[in-house]
Amino acid sequence: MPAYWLLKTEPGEYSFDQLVVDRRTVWDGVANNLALKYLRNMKVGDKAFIYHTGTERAIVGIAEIISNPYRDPESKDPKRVVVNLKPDRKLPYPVPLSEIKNNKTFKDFDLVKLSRLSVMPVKNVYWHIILGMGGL
DNA sequence: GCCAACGTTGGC
DNA sequence: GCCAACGTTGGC
Repeated sequence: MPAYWLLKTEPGEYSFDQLVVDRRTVWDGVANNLALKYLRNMKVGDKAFIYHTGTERAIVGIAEIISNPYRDPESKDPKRVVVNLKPDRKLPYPVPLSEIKNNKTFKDFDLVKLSRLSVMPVKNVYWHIILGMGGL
């Protein structure tokens, strides 16, 4: 069974739309230890929400993990790992952080509790509620 | 632009 | 190994 994740990105740096254009990308730049730990637990076939930080602050789309984690070839630090992604689909309606914060169902969601974490697991139940909120 | 919440660095 | 100082992230 695939696992579910959430990946944050500053859309001015790299957006979900850019992933759609690129067809696939290497998700690099993760330095935080907890985020790296989660990255190392990803497997081919897992799904991830793409969340835009900055002024957007919304979950905008779904990506699929298409490689297992591997050492970042661009980094000298052996702890750094990356995965390859491809776009799955865009959410018909982006799900804003404000809606997630306003819903107490999500009170234990890392997106709310650990605002600086850039890679996090998403519980099965959260995943499906967010899909519904996003129009899927 | 501010600042809370973290993470990192470096002196001791 | 502690912790003060500093840097960064990201929401507001």
